[in-house]
Amino acid sequence: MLTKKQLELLEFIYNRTQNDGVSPSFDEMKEALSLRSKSGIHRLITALEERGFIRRLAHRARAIEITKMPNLQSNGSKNFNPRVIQGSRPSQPSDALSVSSDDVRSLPLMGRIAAGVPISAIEDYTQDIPVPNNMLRSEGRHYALEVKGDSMIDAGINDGDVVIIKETNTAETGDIIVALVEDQEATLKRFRRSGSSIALEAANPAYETRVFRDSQIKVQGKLVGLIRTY
Amino acid sequence: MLTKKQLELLEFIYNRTQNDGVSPSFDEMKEALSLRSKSGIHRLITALEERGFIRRLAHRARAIEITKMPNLQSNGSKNFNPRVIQGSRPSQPSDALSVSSDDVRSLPLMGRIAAGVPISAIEDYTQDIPVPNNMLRSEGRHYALEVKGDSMIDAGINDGDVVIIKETNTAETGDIIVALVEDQEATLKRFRRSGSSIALEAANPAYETRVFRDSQIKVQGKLVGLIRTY
DNA sequence: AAACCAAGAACATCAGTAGAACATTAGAAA
DNA sequence: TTTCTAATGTTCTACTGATGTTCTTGGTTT
Repeated sequence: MLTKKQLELLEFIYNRTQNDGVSPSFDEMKEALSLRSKSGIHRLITALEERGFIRRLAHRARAIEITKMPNLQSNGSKNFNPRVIQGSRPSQPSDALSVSSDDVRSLPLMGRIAAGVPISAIEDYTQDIPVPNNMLRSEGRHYALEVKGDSMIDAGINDGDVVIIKETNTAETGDIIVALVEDQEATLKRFRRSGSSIALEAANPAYETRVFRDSQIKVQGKLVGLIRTY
Repeated sequence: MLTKKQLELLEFIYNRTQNDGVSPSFDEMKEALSLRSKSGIHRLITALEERGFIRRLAHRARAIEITKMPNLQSNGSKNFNPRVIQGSRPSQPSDALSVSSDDVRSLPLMGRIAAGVPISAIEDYTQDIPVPNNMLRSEGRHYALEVKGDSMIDAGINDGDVVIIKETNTAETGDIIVALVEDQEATLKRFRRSGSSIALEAANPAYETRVFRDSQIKVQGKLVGLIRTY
């Protein structure tokens, strides 16, 4: 799964974050692997991300998070599990892998969505949010989006709410979906099919229903849950 | 995940809230990090919020709450928990600010609530539901209720939604609360105080605002979260 | 009104990430 | 063995992010 170099880097990042609380910069990683250039690090990081061992905030400094660790049996200090500050959460890697109880799952919060927001918004991972498992469908992948704007307010979806989306590329009339319009903008609307055309209805009289041809719309996911914090 | 400065600030906020019970102001944080300006703090706070480590109430002073902590084992002064400043007000937290280590907690679902529902409803424990920890306040007990009816529909609270309530017996104008009226009925309404009378407003023009004397109303809890499943 | 405080614009500097381009090496495949 | 490809090592460039600072604006508390 991993090459030697990739493993070496992953272990370094792991130890570094454990000791310092902050993940290393590319420069520091470069030093650790005795390289003269950061480009190599860049590629290794990309590979690790692609393989799902780490997650990153794009373009953010030191924004690396280890999501899983390969089995490194060595690791002499197995039971070294300091929890000095009461309440500091257990480290996610190694032992924490199994932490996820049956009741909860972490979903990636992929940014914001609203009427007219460019598609890029839906690829912008910023953080994870815990979601009770009973809000999710048994099959399929899920993700979360923060709602921006009031276009769905009559459906009880307010500005700032977090919506839980199940990935799918089909929808039925009446579903509230994340639609990709013309490969340009992602928007949260109620789906309605009439013949060969698709209507995207807002739940707010101030917004007009927009009608598209079938080919103009790609369904990105379907609303399955909502979380609001006051 | 975090830069040095961000971590440093987070640790400061953490220790400060532990010792004083209140989160520091921007000026105090500025001093702590030896900066000459608060703007830098503002940006760090924004970054911490974006990454999900703290939660803020916009435009409220000292309204910062830590929602999770990275692993920091160092920190020699673990049991350093003095109350140095004389006259600093008693702080209930101390250990209470258990910075949510777990991602989820089970809350009792105490039945249904609506306009006109008898009080018994709120004592009718039916089941537990898992709730993401970041929806809860750090102090206080919480419980959940299923909303029946459409009296709060303009506040985005629909029939069938589950609301998370923090137990409290005080409220401020604008809060949505669970009110016990005349020891008879429990109802979810927006609280408004005017002089010595209390108004309970529905968020639906079809329902009238009801006004009571102070003594007729007991606040049972305050709305802090909402969960909806489609 | 006065004191306090958060939000944020504007500007400057340095740290850090993204990638293109090209060379080299270790294996895997033929 | 020879060939082909993925993994690496290196250099350089471009651009964005992170941070420090000063000031202004507007909200909150007393």
